[in-house]
Amino acid sequence: MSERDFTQPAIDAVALHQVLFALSDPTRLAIARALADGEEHSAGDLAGEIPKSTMSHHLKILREAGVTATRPEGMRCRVSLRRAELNRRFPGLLAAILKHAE
Amino acid sequence: MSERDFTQPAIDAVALHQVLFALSDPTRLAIARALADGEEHSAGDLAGEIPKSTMSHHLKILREAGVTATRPEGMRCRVSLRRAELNRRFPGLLAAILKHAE
DNA sequence: GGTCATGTTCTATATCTGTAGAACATAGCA
DNA sequence: TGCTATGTTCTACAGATATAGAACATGACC
Repeated sequence: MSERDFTQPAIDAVALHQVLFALSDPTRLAIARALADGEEHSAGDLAGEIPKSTMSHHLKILREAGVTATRPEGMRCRVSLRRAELNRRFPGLLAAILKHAE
Repeated sequence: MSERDFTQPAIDAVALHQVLFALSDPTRLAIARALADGEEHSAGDLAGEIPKSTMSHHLKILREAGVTATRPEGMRCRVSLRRAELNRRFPGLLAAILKHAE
């Protein structure tokens, strides 16, 4: 009955250490890097070999840390970086991190 | 007999996610911020209310992540940020983080 | 309705993390 | 040789984390 709920925190409620933690896992860092092209990606596209449940877990952590936004669209969900918002909250941070996530 | 050993990794061996992890804990982020004045601080100065063993643990994680350097000097140890080296490895990263660690 | 595709939630588990007391090590000094 | 100061290592433990299978939910399509 209820729409799928991908609530994400207001950007001003995000703490720096949360963002750093979300990006401190190699898998999640790779996800963020894949999203750095500015496009929306589906969870399935990002997953690759990773099991769906594991992927869902990582996306939840990224979302709750304010790093990504998830938007339901039909069967799939569209994940994107909250780049502009994060840059307003922590200017230069995301760019500095993504620049070095080879 | 053996000198106290505070081995720290070569800067080129440091991975981005390790640095982010080291700084993803509020206590360690506060330590890094305290070191941001460029001075050497003793572990005791940085500790404040924190028990010595806890402090030693956090300093070890920061050191092994390449974020700090520890130098024994007499009874105490001098801890400092590896700012220049980190900036060479990950240009702009540390500055962007420290800028927002209020 | 039935079926398939895409994800989420539930559950379990092995490992990691933060915390901190206790014991030990090192350095300076009387 | 004590004695004190400064940290590290040992040990324990509660809670968090990464992983992933299984069940469930949702949406599209026949």
